[in-house]
Amino acid sequence: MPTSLQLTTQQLEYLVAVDTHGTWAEAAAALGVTPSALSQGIAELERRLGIALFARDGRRRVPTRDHAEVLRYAESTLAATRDLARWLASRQAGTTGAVRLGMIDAAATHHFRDVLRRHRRHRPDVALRLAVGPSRSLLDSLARAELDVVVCVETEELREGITQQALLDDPLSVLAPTPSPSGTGRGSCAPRPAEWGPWVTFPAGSHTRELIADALERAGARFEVVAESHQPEVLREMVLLGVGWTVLPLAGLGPLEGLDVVRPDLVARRLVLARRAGAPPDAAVDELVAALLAGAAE
Amino acid sequence: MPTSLQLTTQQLEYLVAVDTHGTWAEAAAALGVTPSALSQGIAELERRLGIALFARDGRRRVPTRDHAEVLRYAESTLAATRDLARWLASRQAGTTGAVRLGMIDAAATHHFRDVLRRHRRHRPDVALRLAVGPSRSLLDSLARAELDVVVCVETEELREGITQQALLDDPLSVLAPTPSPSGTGRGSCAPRPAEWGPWVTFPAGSHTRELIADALERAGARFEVVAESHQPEVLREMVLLGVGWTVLPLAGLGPLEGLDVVRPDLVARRLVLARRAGAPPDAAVDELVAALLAGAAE
DNA sequence: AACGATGGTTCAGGAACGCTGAACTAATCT
DNA sequence: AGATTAGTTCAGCGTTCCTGAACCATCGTT
Repeated sequence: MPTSLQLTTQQLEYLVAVDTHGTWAEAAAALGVTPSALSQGIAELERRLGIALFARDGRRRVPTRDHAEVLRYAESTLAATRDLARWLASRQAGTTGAVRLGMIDAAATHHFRDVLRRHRRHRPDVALRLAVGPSRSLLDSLARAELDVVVCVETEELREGITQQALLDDPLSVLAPTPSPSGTGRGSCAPRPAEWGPWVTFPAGSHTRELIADALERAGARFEVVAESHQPEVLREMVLLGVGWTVLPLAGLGPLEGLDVVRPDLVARRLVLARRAGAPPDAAVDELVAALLAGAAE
Repeated sequence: MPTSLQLTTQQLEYLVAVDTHGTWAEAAAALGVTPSALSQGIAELERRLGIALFARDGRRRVPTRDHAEVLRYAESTLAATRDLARWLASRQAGTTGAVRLGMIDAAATHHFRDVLRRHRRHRPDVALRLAVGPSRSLLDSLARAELDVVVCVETEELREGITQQALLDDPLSVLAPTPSPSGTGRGSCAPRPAEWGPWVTFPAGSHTRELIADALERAGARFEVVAESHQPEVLREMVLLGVGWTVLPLAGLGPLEGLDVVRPDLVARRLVLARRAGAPPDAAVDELVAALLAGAAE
């Protein structure tokens, strides 16, 4: 009972390229083929699947409802294929290969700084490529098989094909600018949550921001956001400038002068280690994972 | 950064065909293709991957070490492709489609007999295809996307891409042939475990057999097997014929005359509902799953 | 030892596929 | 209206993949 569905990685590549780039011409350029080839390729894919993936709207093509499911298939299959390609490359080179690690800011600059340094010294032959960014984009890259391991904030809804294991809990504290000595009228006692804010924090969509919004809500504070940045340092500077308050991990934040810790440990975010479930075995990756787990247990 | 690995479902199909059939000629026939095409196809695949998948040994080809990893990829990709093909078919037909359900013997004939009957009456439009067999082969079929849902014995090491949820616990009891009234010298009191056996039970490799072997070991009995069958009814008959003892679920076994329940509830096997993680959504399957879960809770 | 059967490969030739470049259509911008 | 942009269609050509036939090597048989 054969599949009777003849597909090519090429065609799947076309599909996701069209999806990720705003325009087909752009996608074609990214693939290194002419728009003609892309158009014909997608048409051929539609023919083989027996369904329309794109409808015509003016001179633009808009994905149909069916498109989503096929795209899901294409993306997961291509991720697996990239994994295989990577495994083949390392097999052929015979080297221990490279490890592509993704980390959120605090993990790279504080929690696992020493682990990385030690690991680098211990295994100078392993090319370690480190990508720092917000959890969501790291997990996207991981799913796309562009990264091998990711250290990020725990996510409630876990994704298809991604496994997580807990590393450590990272407590977040409420920080306000230190009130000027010759008072603003605000008393010397800590303000009640209802008087907290406004806030500078991570951009919408950030896992940590969701945690913070939730915790502030529960504490009885309003969550009005007046400025955003993915970088903790930038948030700190904004607080120092008096733009607003923030919620950050104290660990690795640097000197606290000019800052008032209004509520330590408002909430903790759990850092987890995420990997792709279907990935082929890789000794270099396993070793790094072991080092990270050991480092977290310290 | 394209995959730079141009593969075809066709080539993967070739690879698994070669793996599942004893000889390449046979595999080629199963694929509906000449041996020549298969040979060239595999050669082309090896060329694209850049590694040898098969070594020559006499006139036979034996898989290399690398072969296993590529096969894993091929099988999981093909499973996903079959899922997509199935989804496409149901989408095109517009019907609610068919549901392919796998069950172990006891689940089909006893625990979920009424659930299936009710579901069939309730949804006569859904073509329900039922496959009964041992857990392991059902899970294999499930992984190959030949089945949509499986009810089987819980397995400790869970497979890649398969999710399980508990349904119910099925207690197993030790059964012996009733001793003839004019005694064999054995006393009327229950024998000690050390005197149990020998056994007729499920074939080696069966999940339930492993459970039984383990439980008997712990109870202090020797586990000498003198006859095997996958069918509970056959095992019961063997006990009645005096071939040996067995361990079976009493539920749904029929009349117990001629049988001696030496130890009820020796151990329980947990029945679980297994599905493929990556499968596209299917309303007909979801409804059946709901019915099974509800039936288990009753 | 010789011979045939078996398992797999190689080598033409031909069909199908996929790409490029150019001509083309249609919506959008100015 | 005219230029521009987005995507398609078409002819032509190189590549891929299949069949059928010839071929090679190994294993069994008598």
